[in-house]
Amino acid sequence: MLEKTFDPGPIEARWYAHWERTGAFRPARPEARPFTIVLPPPNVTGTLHIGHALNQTLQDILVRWKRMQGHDARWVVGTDHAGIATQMVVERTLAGQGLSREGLGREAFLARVWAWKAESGGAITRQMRRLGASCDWANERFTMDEAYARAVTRVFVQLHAEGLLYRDKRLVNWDPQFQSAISDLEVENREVNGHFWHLRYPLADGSGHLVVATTRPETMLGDTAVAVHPEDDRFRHLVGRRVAHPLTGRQLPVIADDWADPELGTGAVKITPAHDFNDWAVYERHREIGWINILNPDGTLNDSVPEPYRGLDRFEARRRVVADLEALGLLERVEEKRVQVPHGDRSGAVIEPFLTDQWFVDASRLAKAAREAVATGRTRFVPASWEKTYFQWLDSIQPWCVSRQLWWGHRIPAWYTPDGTVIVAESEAEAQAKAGPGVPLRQDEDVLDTWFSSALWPFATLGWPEATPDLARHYPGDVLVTAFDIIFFWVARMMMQGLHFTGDVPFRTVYCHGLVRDAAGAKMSKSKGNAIDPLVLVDRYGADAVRFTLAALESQGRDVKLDEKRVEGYRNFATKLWNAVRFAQAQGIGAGSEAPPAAAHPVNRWILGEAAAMVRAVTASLEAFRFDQAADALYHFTWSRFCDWYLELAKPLLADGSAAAAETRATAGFVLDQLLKALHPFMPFLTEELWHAQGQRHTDLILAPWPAFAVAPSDAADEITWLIELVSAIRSARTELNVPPAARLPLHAPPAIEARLARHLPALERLARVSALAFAPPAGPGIAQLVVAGETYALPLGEVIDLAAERARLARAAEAAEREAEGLAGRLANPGFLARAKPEAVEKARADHAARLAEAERLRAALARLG
RNA sequence: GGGCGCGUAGCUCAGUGGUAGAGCACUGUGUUCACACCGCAGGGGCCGCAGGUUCGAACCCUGCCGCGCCCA
Repeated sequence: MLEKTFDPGPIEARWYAHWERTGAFRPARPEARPFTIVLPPPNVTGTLHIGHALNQTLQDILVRWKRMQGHDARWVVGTDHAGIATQMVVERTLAGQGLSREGLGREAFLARVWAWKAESGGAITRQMRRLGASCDWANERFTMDEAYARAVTRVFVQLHAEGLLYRDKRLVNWDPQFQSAISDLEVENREVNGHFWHLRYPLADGSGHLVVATTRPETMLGDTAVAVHPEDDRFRHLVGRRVAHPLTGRQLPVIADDWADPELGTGAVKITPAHDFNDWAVYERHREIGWINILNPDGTLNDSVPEPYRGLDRFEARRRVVADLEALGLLERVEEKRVQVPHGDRSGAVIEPFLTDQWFVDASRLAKAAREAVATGRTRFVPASWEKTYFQWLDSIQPWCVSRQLWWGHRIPAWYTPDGTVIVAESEAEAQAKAGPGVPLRQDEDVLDTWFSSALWPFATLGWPEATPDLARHYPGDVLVTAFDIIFFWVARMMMQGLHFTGDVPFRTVYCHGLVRDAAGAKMSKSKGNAIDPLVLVDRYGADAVRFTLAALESQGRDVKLDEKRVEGYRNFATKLWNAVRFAQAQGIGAGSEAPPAAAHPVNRWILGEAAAMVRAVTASLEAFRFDQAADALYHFTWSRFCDWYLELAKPLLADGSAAAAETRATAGFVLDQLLKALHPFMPFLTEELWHAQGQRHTDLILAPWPAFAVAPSDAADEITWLIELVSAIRSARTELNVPPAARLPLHAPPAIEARLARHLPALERLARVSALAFAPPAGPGIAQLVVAGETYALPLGEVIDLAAERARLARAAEAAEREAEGLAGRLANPGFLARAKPEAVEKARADHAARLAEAERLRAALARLG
């Protein structure tokens, strides 16, 4: 017998350990059709946040469902080495011990990182287990695994050999805090209050000055020109002349270029090629102006600037430049202005465009196949609207800077000879062979962008570049489940690399879900303090309730606004089911048969039909990735059908020696089994516990076959629908007429339905407090009347009835019926409707009209009888 | 500036051509031996606004208003 109260904690711990120990997450099914999902690998430094919980819940639902359908279901799991984040974590720890990365040296530092990973790197995967994630842990991967690293090197070398990866000096987004290049995707533009400084640049010949406006005055120390628009008559005469830089004294040419916007600022713009992406483009059209880099990697000014500014931090330099210009009388005015300032999404530091030598992938060439694969439907997005986002990004893709000035990561397999020759090779030995014996080689100090290696995840986890059986069987994967915000970071890059290196797409379907927000719709963040820790929710309400909540709220990729009240509600749902099973146990209802039991009683035939419909709805919803609809079907079947009506209607049947008792026990057992199976992907722990509580089983529920059964159509559904309506109508009338709850009343009914009523008298007694049936019109005053399914029923209330209340009640019902009938009559009187509407619609309107009319007549007649 | 999306009951959201739904919240109530994390009954909506298409529009089209996100 189950405990009186449902306590999720111990149940969860017990079943997860059991499943993992028995290999249930990946049973050997060599004959079965594979079903593969690759987990977007979480950051190894990470802890489970609510976004992971949503992402992983959805994947686990799919995997458990497919596993139950008999597939060789495999959820590829692992973590990402997260170059910057991990290096930061370890450096912070070192700083606490008075140590530094530089002090330790590269090798010793990397040893520390590995030690850290061994000790603390598993936090997130332990947390995933608490959520119930049924991953293939036996084949867990890490992006820095030796085999994985070989795949990364192979990709680098091959792309290089194909001319798709090259070294170049270009402007990159430079993070002065990390002192590394970062990807343009890792830059977040924030709009902040800034200034527009209008600066006077004297003409070199002393004949006046030109005013330029800038939001970053410190960069003027790297100016190499001033540009005006070629059509701008105000400045036409100055083109080709020179201005004297007020602080460096350099002579800067005035050039004509379309980049200068006559509408913006003064119409003249200073050009600083080494510190602005647009200015670099101007330089490429006017090579003669050259460029000057004024920054050190740490964001201080270097020796290219006049002595007083050297070594100043860029922000301090800004203040100094402005102050000095003001002192010189060259600061014409200062305007308040909202400006877009790039920030590193991890460091939060202001990003500088910085001219360095880096490695780039020619993404535009790889993008073609990636675009094509989605355009032709080889990979589809769900919801499809995300395709547009994907296309737009691929269509405007820029060279991808893949080198990072970090130590933790895949070291770039490139070596330099003393004369500067670059050799790209899969190993140092190979490089040496290429360079010739005895030539000293120095390996590139940098590592690769973490996303460069993550992009290989769908195939490198399966053994690529070896032609492994795993790869043959599980690539391409079936589904990728991901938040839409990493379509660019990850999905597009996996598509590019997957297609290029395997010739096939990495997955057939990309399901994009939304972000989890707080109850008010705000993005969750630690700094705002509105972040919800999924494990706190698990502790409070159980993993099943958290999972069910996330699934129920997940609708077509919309953002999920999570209110703890919802979790509480689904905890209540779990308890409801728990109690239903307790009741079943008390009634001798146990494990059901494999096939639907033969049932004669309408109540049993009805619930079998309802259960079959529920299973169909859940299956269809999952096929369409409608997690909310599937959850809704399960919730309503369980609560509103099975608990509220079936169990209540079954109680009299189960009572002492009724002929229908055995049949009802068999039916209830079978239906409960189907429910537990269909609910299992959503609430795995509770359902597994209840599955075993119900009797001896051949298999754990996690490996039980997904339900699929049909029941012959019957008129039982009509009969029970009528019964439910009748009971509801009686209850409603009793409440509205203030009948004392304990009072039992006889029910007067038309003789024509005596048999039907008699069949359900025990239910009516129990659920509607009916004392007896009568088939003659009731005598005396104080009759309450109801119309259900075209028949009039009466409840004699004697003197207690409130005549006025009853009259009002009947009148209201009659008016409602008449209103509906009139509406339908109006439609039927419309020749256009009869001529053009679908025949079924016309048919239904006619039937409904007749029914409403009859109901109204009966209600009016009842009203007349009241007097 | 370009793109995407959203506006339906107090709140959070389903519903995408045929008489408006759910959960929570709210009101009243509590007979019954699964469950008060419960039962029963109930109130509550010009489906953002204005046009159009259609026999018929919450749903399709256009415009407007408001809100959000992405990109520049």
